[in-house]
Amino acid sequence: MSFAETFKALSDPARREILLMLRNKKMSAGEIGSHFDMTGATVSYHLSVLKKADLVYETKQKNFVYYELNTSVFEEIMLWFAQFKGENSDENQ
Amino acid sequence: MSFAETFKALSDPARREILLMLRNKKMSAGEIGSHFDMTGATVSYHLSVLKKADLVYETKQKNFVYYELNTSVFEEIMLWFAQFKGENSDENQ
DNA sequence: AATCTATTTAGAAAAATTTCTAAATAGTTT
DNA sequence: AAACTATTTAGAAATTTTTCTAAATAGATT
Repeated sequence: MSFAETFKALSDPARREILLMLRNKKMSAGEIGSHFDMTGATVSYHLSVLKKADLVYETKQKNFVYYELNTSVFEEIMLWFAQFKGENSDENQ
Repeated sequence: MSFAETFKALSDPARREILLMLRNKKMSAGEIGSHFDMTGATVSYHLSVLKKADLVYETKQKNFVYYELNTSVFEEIMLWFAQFKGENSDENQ
């Protein structure tokens, strides 16, 4: 996982919305797309960005592609943020 | 604070690097710039993005502009991420 | 096998971001 | 006040991202 890829993926509002939608259930590409005012091709692009960033993974069933959260990467991001907590050695200069 | 702005700001490697540099000490724009292979103007642009995202704030002293972390926004981002932890109601579908 | 349904890929246009050089600003020192 | 130092702003070029339409793929159904 690269933080560059992960944060880039998180930097788009539609992609963050998709992640929120996937919190409680896996959804097909089409189902995800129907929540947005964009073409299926565009949604597919956003899903590919999330996938490359390992924020989601897909499983295929019939001719549907289901997406779900990959929570493990969230843990790693939390660790990155943890760097900014607490260890304020030289409080002020 | 807008998550759009915050995550956009975090999506650039130089800007993440700047945030890491600011963990323990405030630094002037020039000092920050000397760690990168880019012009002062470019560094100034990145600092302005971080500032707009409320990830840093500046204080002026003499003709130096010092930057330091605004840790409160980090807390809010952590809260955003917390949405993805634990509350897995419908485990699988 | 032909058609239909769901999704992705390709290629192009539009929009946003990143970077630079040159000039402007603002405060400091001589 | 003139010159200097630190930083920002303006404007332009290069790059990347986002979006679309049209075509391609792949599996399912008739």
